[in-house]
Amino acid sequence: MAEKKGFIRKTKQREVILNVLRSTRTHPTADWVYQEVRKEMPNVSLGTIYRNLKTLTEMGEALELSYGSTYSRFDGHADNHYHFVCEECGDVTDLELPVQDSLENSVGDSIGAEITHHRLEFYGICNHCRAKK
Amino acid sequence: MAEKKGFIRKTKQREVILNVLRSTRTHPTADWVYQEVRKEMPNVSLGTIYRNLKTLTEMGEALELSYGSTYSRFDGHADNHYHFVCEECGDVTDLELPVQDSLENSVGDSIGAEITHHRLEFYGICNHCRAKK
DNA sequence: ATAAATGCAAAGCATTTGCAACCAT
DNA sequence: ATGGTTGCAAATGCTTTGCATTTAT
Repeated sequence: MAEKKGFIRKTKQREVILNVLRSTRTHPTADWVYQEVRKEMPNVSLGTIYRNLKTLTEMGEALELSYGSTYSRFDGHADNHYHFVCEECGDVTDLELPVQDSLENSVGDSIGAEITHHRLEFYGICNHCRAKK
Repeated sequence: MAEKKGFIRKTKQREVILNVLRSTRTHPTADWVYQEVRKEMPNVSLGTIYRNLKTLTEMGEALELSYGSTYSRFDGHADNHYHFVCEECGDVTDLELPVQDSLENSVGDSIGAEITHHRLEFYGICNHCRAKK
């Protein structure tokens, strides 16, 4: 069940987690973040990582990306942008493609819903994996 | 590890599963499919559902949709189309928006990758959930 | 003071798998 | 015959949670 909190406190842990998230352009898993944060705070627990990743996502400071049924990846750069996902190695790359916010209006109008954001992802084989074959 | 199969056999189970998937425009979970298939084949196992859902996805007969870190949803209509996801109730709706395949070429060219497909999803609050508030 | 946040460890739970029996080709 | 497929159940493994303790405000 979702806890209801009246306010959110600043904590060293969340700060470090956000810094770690922002320090990379890869799209790390919770465990990768955990390993990184541990270098600076050897006692953090995985639970804290998950709780803060969730909080940061709700705060709009991070994005949770889900592909397939394994684990989630997180993105500390929350300004909308599109991704390319390699179906071979699972790598996620940011794309330069301009974001088309106008799409949100037309979709919102057509189904009468309030659109908060959209995601566009491309799937395929990255050139690194193609070279291996 | 992925099993390597020389060929794929036709089975009654897979046929029923695909029919169930195609019978709806909702985007069911593996468990929903399981319950439906059971009505016709009381002895199917959940494992078979999962294995076939995976096989069908690999065959290009179905799509696996992942939102958040809970469970996957499946779509038996594999021709590309876009979705609207309600962040309140989790409902997934098909959109009429025309599919822009041309995007794939420009992305493919810019990052030198081979694009197989793309996905575009809009998130927000559906009007059903908005009315409730 | 007071409630949010943490660490630890124990669940939770969707999905995967090993295996013997079974069945499509 | 051959090896893909199934049902069953046990095992995986990512993520969530309960609880006593710490800590931000």
